[in-house]
Amino acid sequence: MVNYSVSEENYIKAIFHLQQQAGTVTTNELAAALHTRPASVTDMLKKLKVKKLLHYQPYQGFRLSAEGNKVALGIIRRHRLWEYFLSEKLKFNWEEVHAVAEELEHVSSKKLIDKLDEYLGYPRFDPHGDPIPDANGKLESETLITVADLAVNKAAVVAKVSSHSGEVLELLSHRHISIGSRLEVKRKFSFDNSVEIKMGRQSSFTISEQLAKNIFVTHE
Amino acid sequence: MVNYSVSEENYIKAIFHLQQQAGTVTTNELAAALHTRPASVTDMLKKLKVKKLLHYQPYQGFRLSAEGNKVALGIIRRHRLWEYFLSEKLKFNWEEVHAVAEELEHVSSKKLIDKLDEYLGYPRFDPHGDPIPDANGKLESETLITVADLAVNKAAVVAKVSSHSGEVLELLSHRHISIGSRLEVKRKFSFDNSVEIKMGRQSSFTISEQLAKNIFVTHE
DNA sequence: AATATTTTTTAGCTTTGTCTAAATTTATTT
DNA sequence: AAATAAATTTAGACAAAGCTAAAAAATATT
Repeated sequence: MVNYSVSEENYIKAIFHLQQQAGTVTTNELAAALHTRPASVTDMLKKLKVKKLLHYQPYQGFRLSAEGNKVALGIIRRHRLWEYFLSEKLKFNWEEVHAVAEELEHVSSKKLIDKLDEYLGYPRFDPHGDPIPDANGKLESETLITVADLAVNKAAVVAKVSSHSGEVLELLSHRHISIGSRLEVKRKFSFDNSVEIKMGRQSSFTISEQLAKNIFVTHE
Repeated sequence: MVNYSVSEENYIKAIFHLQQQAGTVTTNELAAALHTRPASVTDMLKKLKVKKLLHYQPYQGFRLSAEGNKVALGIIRRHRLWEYFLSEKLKFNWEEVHAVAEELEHVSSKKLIDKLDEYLGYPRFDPHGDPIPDANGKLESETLITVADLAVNKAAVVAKVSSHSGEVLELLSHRHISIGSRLEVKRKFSFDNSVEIKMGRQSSFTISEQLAKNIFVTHE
């Protein structure tokens, strides 16, 4: 087991997430995601290539190698276990866990993480509904649909939220929407694709298309 | 609240511990403690002085300023709370907690530490028996004596172990001596100052002066 | 197809924290 | 009190990770 610097780990994790979208990642994309400059990204790409974590040809975009993916899943495992711990045990709010987990994830003791996993009871999903890779880096996958795609009058359970930005989480928490919330689509407005939903005994309310596309649910 | 680098924190912590002994610290001492070179120490001393964490005149030795002490106690608080967590909740062994806490202590979120403290039930001592500074940096102090100073036939309880080196911990664990163990001094041999002690129902055994001086106890 | 624009890379500089080797200061011997 | 030894600091280099400005490659536009 090799150890990577905090900086290398942040790059690896960001590439992993970006390549989920399009399969391959560009220099500018990554620079934006990491709030850094394209030139700095190029520098790091060369280092990660030498370490065989990356498939990369200058000017051609890049993606993680098999080994790179394995490293990324290790980091994500640590991140999500800490998020679970912070939320479940220390009673942090939803929107606070991410920033702290971002720091804790770089503590790399394998034994620490495996014991933490055991202590937490081998949770399968973090507080945002994202699956937690197991000790072998295996990731549970589920077919989820967004509220935007949910049929009218269908009930569903919130399983995941795709964006972890403070703004989204603030809005969700204002609406009392969290992982596990049961909701039902009452109406869809084709003008702006906004969606009227109802939760429990509350009166129904409307959410934007943008938000609806960020709330993932499983059919009941 | 300013933030300090991992390296700065390690220097501050090491200086704090070293100055407990003699009041003031030398360049070579600190270099040895940090497994680094005296020249590197001098470089860092200059930086810490600029940040007003250190009283330092070239060639004259140095010690932490009031502010430096405050920072050190914050780091020690984090370290000892994590040690307690690892030992108490994750069931790490005595001798394993230190190395992992060494990494966790640099995660600096104040909220994280205060919530962890609350979750753990505001423990006053870490697994080695060292007091944990409170949220204001206040440190409980007790007057402890070593087994070497304990009178014959006096019973006492192990409260603290001064050295955290693997060798000492290995020896203690072999003897089944841990924080809270009750023991009684049976005899002292003036030839080499070794001490015969008895614990519970076990037959008595002899420990070296060196070890006896590293085991701190409170009178019963 | 030639030009313009965008993206990416290169070149060269900065900071942090480390190192070695040499110089300097302090302490110890004789 | 010199001379020697030990401790400390300075000078100069290096690696990691970032930056700006300029060059080069790929894409888009006319």
